[in-house]
Amino acid sequence: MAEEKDIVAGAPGLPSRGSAGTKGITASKEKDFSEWYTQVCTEQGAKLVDIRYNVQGFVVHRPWAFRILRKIYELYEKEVEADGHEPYLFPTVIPEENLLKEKEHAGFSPDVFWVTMAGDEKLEAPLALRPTGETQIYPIYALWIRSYNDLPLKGYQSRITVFRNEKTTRPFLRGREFMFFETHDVFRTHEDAMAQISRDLGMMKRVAWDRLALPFIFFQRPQFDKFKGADNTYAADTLMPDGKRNQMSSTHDLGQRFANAYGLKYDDEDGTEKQPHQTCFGPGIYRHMAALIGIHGDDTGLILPSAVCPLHAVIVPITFSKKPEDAKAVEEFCKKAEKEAAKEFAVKFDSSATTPGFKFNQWEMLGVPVRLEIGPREAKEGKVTIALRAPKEKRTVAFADLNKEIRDSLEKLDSELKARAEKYFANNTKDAKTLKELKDIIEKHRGFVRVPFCSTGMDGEKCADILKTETLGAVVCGTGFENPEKPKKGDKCVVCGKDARHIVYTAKTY
RNA sequence: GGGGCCGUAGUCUAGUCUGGUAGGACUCAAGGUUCGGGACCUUGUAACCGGGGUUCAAAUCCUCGCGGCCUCACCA
Repeated sequence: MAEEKDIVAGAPGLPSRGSAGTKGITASKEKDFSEWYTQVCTEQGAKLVDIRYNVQGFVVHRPWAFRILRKIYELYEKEVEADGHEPYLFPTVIPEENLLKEKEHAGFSPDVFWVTMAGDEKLEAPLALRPTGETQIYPIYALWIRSYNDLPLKGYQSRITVFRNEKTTRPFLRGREFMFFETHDVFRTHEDAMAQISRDLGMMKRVAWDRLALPFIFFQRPQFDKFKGADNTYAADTLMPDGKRNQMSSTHDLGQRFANAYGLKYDDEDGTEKQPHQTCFGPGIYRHMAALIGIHGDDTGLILPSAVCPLHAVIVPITFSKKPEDAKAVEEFCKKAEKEAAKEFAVKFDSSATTPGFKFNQWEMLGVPVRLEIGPREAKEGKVTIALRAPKEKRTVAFADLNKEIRDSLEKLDSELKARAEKYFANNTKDAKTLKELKDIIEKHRGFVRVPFCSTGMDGEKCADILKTETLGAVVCGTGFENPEKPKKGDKCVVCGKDARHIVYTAKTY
């Protein structure tokens, strides 16, 4: 945590006086999630983004949001590097021929932004602003890989990406430019590739669940809903408060399709030339942010887990102009507390010229876990009043115990967030045996609904389409990757009535 | 890509139907009084998204564009 506190020291650009909207958040998360989400993100709330930048789908990331996003990045960067991935930075543009080489599988070329001019001259061949990395990375990997000794080759990129001509845009959920993270791995065998996919799941567990308190299910997507360029797609899905699925990450078993298209091959130890197997893993940094905002937040604003909050604690002084001698003592004690807490935590002494009540609301809106209140009483008695964002509670502790108390408070907040999120997730995962039951649940509660289903192979697509039409939008998310639920004898597909081969999860989706 | 709503100061908004002086609140700035859960008073700064059209006259009507919200569809 030592480096974290340095990042925040000084903290230029942190919100100060009156920088949260004047009215605060007026929408109810429970009753009107869309409006609540918009308010939290913008001027009335935590000012995470400025959507007034005048290009659709491109937003300005303000300091509080950018600091959180950087921390999410850091968590994943540490994980993948510990897993043997090396960082790369590939160019911003991709030549048309690279992009189109695999278009029948990848199929995203209609969504990319094209550069056609340089100055006032037309380019000979258009350049695409990079959407995802496959088509730029694999041709280079093909040059780097000569023998089995070069494998596995594991790399990753953390960067902004630009693509998808989204008609509907929302901060952190749907944008034309967004925070991107992708690993691209090459292995000798399919077993090696599958082992990587399990490790990718492990990383999701350690970051999304352990650190961010975001529950998810790791699905194997149905064949009809996989990434077209992959043999199989696996994805971590969480549930937003409106009951819609938020896909937080995807991992693709790319098989040998891209190896084939881009000429990746290696000489194996037996001297024969072979085609490698590939995987890629993409935790959606933006989608994580949306999940943090939506799942943990309340009608007061954000609630951030300690792992990603730019500040662990804020110190609010309480002084009275009629007693200047007290004010001085309070300020000194605040500085002392700041110095002490800074040994272990990211802490800020908020000495700005507003009232304590304003600061309380301000920092709660921004989701800071711990607030230390220091007034004449505390200064006199050598104590600190410590208030927790969630569960909401306040108590006064001895200065000597300060850091231990903060540590305990952060732990308590993190486990509270996990308990809340887990409860919501469980309460909104239901079972249905018939299409009518499914429709009822989707209509009233949304969330995940488990149903018996005929097939997650291509032959199940027709039923999935009907299911989607009947439920006004629910999709088949797939089957659990770990311990998939098995249909009981006699379970029939909710759509066609044939014997169910799988229990699948369904949900409406972002 | 479809449908609906919308764009007035930094923010939220009145005014638009029925064309004629753009009004309020908050923020911000200054001064003063305050300060243990969004303090108050006084004064001040600050706006009709852009282009074209109709008209004596456009925030208001027409049109094109840009942007936003909701919703459906789409979706590595």
